[in-house]
Amino acid sequence: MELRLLQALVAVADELHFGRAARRLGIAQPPLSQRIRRLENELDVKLFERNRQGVSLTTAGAELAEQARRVIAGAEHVEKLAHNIRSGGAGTLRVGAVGSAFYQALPTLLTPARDRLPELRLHIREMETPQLITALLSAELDVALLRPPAGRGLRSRTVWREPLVLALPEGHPLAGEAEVHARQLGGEPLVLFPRDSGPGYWDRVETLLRAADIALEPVAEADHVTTMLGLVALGVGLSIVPASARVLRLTGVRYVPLQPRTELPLAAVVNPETLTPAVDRFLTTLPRKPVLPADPG
Amino acid sequence: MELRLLQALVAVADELHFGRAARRLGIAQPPLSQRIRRLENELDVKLFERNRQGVSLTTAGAELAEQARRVIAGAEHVEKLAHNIRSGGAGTLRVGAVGSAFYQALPTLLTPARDRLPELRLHIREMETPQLITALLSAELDVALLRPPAGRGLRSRTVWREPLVLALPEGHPLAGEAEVHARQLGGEPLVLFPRDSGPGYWDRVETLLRAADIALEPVAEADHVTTMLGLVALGVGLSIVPASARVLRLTGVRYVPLQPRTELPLAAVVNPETLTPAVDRFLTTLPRKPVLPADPG
DNA sequence: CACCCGTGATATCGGCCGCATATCACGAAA
DNA sequence: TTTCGTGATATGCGGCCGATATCACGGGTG
Repeated sequence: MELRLLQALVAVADELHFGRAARRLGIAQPPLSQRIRRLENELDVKLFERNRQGVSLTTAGAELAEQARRVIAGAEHVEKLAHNIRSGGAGTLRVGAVGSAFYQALPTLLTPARDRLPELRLHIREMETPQLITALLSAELDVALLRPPAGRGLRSRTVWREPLVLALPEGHPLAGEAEVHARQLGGEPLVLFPRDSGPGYWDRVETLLRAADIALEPVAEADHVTTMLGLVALGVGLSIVPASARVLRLTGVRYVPLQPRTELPLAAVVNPETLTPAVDRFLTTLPRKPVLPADPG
Repeated sequence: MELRLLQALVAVADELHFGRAARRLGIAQPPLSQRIRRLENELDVKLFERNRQGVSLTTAGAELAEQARRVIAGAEHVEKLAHNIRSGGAGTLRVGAVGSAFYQALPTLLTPARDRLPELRLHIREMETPQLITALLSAELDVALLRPPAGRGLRSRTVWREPLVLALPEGHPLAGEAEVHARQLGGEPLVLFPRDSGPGYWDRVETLLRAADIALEPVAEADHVTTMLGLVALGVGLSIVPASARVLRLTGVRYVPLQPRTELPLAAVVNPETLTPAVDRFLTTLPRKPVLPADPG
């Protein structure tokens, strides 16, 4: 089955005149007659009635022309789709993000992309920071959302920021405070995110605690915010988490602002070596200045 | 855009191996490489990553292969559709029928066709008997349902039969009778269907009335059963209609069986000159013996 | 009634495209 | 280092499809 034959069918069906149809197809009339004949032979169906003064469709021809239109439209859609993929409006964008971005940042940040690039499919995967960077470098991901720094030749832009807050069990003496200073954490058992899994987070927590002369000796480490908060609820220890974790309203866990205020940014990171138009257009949908979400109360 | 190029895309996307894909397409490997290259040039999109030991799809390639599959399936559907049209299972069948067939016969008779030939589109038109015959002869219709005889080289089969009944206004002296003999109609004003529009009906009514020595001098003629019954309801006269008209429960109209019992058949008529497989298969869905429907009560 | 114009079909030839054969370049595995 | 297998490249040939020229036919027109 050749597409040109179907185009011939549609052209003649539209014009009901071999000469005009041929002109529309940019060919001479005899080859058009041949195309129709070939199609009729191939399908073993008479498509047109060529009688006294005029061409008319047989019912079979009308039926098949209808379907042929759909096929041709599909083929044209391939070309349009290719153009859109080339210009970044369509296709698939593989986005990776750290777990803590899933609670509030991702839904917020991706909404404009879904609105403005509706044909762009977004594949979202959760990964830890080192894996994100590896995947970016090997072109398995197009964009990563992680806690900076990303480093090593990757291009990065901060799109979100939020303070670190203290998560502590309901019955804890500090749970009633309006805010807690890092100095007050001396001697408290801490549940933290492992350095290897989240260096950006770790560095900021380290800076915060060192300034208050607190040693970084977590009593437990967990590689998901939910797990950390679960341990907090069990009374294993206190934890320091990004403020957006508060949308997880776990029973038995209280959140208290932490002094000195320390912000944990989230950056959109791309590999300049593998930039595609789709990535570019996606990046334009992200905020130019980092967003500081309102407190969930 | 050529279909062969899309087939090449799909084959390589499936096999991820140029040699196997080429074998599947029945061509050698070099021309397949050329097809892919041509497609990549035409769409200006890189479809495959040919690297160390192996071929892999780019995201664009995966996206486009998906759409290409749809286009190819559509093209194959054209061939299947042509085959079905050829064998009569698909396509459009143009059916014409007299008005009085629409109340009960048509819905009943067409149901098996809809069930057994779901891909066959049925175009139903109401026409009067002479127009039906003309349309059959000029191949504007495939099948006609009319009150025989059809005559003149057309092939006809009775598929439905029903008695003629008397329709009369509610207050009429005969309205209460269990049945009325034609002889009782002497002097009654009659509303009949015009001879030119329905010769089959007319002939049977004529036979019925002549046997009872009643003159055929209708006080009014109407070319739709509904109009005739409307005139009956207004008291213009009595009418003789096929029993299936009783499903039209017009206020002010009573129906009474008529003696001597006279049946009005309905025949499926086709033009042997323009027989198509679709017509044949449609005819097989009609009853072999004429159906006599149960009284609607 | 003869002519002529317009229709689509047919005949013939030429160009070109796309296939097959042969070969190459490269990388991995032995 | 050799060898195998991959996909890419080079080249020549065959076939197909298109343009040109022409035909057959029918209807309108002087």
